[in-house]
This record gives sequence, structure tokens and C-alpha cells, in this order.
Amino acid sequence: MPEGHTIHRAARDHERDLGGQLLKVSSPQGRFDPDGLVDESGHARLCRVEAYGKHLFYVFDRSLIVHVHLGLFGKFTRRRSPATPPRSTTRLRLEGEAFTIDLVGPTMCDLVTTEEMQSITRRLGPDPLRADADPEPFYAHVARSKTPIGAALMDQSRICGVGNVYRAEVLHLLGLHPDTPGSAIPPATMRAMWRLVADLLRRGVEEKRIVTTHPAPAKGSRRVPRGESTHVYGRRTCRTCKGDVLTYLLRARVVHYCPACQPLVETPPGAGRAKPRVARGKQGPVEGPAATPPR
DNA sequence: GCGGTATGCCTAA
DNA sequence: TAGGCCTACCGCG
Repeated sequence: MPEGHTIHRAARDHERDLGGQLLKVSSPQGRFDPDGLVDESGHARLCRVEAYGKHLFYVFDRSLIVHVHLGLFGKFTRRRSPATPPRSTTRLRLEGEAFTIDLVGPTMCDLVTTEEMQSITRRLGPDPLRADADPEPFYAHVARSKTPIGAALMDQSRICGVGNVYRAEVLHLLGLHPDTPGSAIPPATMRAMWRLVADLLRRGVEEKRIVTTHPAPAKGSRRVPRGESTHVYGRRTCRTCKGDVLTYLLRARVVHYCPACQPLVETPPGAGRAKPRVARGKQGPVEGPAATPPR
């Protein structure tokens, strides 16, 4: 589930499991070339792992950096060392003393320099999960832009780490229609949006999944069941009002929203937007008969 | 076995 | 805006 929370959690876990160690680095699939990173025996020492939005940076000795972006399909798996043989699609394998991390399906997995890493992070907006994040440029951009807030939230150069699920959930929690022009949103709402994104992402890092309903469970208590972890994303009906969840294409991504909870207050200019349709979400109503199966 | 789908993003036009 | 790309999984025939 690669939104920002997945990346920050991976950075934390991988640094804990592999940091400071001499790792055997390989690419069973052959599409990543570790030459230039590893010594004659195929090893390199990992210093730290840094997350920035949806980007991961594995900083090795000699300032050599492996840049990973999971895209839509990328996944990590973690096994005890010595691990079973990797699957043929494994782009990157990092073998440490106790754990082996495999990476499959990333959009990006490349060796970069410090300068290249900086050029990547310079293109990104503030990341609410980073202590050094300054939301002011995000506020300023939104305040003077007619861009729909649903598009601005997904624009990684304005705020990074938010993906399609968090977008839908944050807008629902704030009662904002995705087409609301940024300039129509009060500053106090924008500040609340930043705090909400940060809180939800932080919770996602801790729970390793996206949960925007229920308060965080106490240790040992029951997990929030599948199908109750979101208000509108992936649902047919709104968890709050039980009305239909609608979807439409906004900047080539399907956005989920509840027209009752998220009315469009201010009509944007040029009302030629895509006609919303009823969502085909996996989850039915919270109460009532068993959830309708997909499709 | 095939097609559709998914939490992303880049490029060409 | 459309198309391409990365992979796994599921329903269907």
C-alpha cells in the first residue's frame, strides 16, 4: 500500500534491520546494477535509510545512494537470513546478518549521487511526516490557486506522501468536495488539513495500514476490521451517512467522495467536469447483510 | 489462460 | 489527456 506511510515505515524498519551492516546487494532480476556500489565480494555498508514523501533513499558508504520509488506495484518482503531463494522478479535483494529485504515491482530503483538525491527532494513539497516540514508554501499555493483541492493534495510538488486513499479520506473528514477550488478554502481549514494528513500518515506508519476511522486501538485490542478502515475510499456507501459513494476521474485518477457529506459549496468555473458515477467499492453498508463481493 | 484492476508517475502530443 | 511501465491477484470462460 505505497502511500507516504508505507515508505516511512520501510525506512524505519530497514534502518533498524540493516543499518550499519555490510550487506550483500544483488538484483536477481538483473534490472538493477549493483556495480559501482559493492566491493569485489558484492557487499556494501548501509549507513542510513531516509524517506521523503513516496521516495526512499538507502545511503551507503562513499555517499552512494540507492533511490527507490515503489510506484503502484512495488513491494518489500522481509525474511530471516539466510533467506529462501528470491523470486525471479526480485529487483533488489539486501542481505543483512539477521534479515533479508527483497524489493519487487518498483517504478524506480537506481544508484544516485548526493546531488541527484537533492535534486529529487527539491522537486517535492513538504512532507508532513518529516520534522523539517514547513507547510507554508503549500498553504500559499492553495490559497492563490483555482486548482481543485482534490488535485492539489495529490500533487507531490505541493505536499508529498498523500495518495489516492488519504486524499479521499482527508477531504471526507473535512467535508470538502474534491472539486473545491483551493482559493475557496479558509486558512483555518487548510491548517486543519495539514494536521489531519500528518496525524493519519503517522497512524499509518504505526499500524502499517491506512485507518481513518476509529481512534487508534489500545495495545492488544481488536484490529479495525477490513471494510471499516475508511469512510469513502473503496466503499460503495459512505460510512458516515450510508448514502452512495460517487467516483469520477480527476487528473486521470479516480476520486471517491460522498456528495451528501461533501457538497460542492462553490461552483468552479467551467462546470464541464466528468459526470460522477456510483462507486464499485468492495465494502457495502456497515450494518446489514454481508458485504457485497467485488464487482 | 486472459483481462481487468490497483494505494503512482513519467512522457509525448 | 492518453499511453506506457512496474507486478500480483482475482474472476471468468
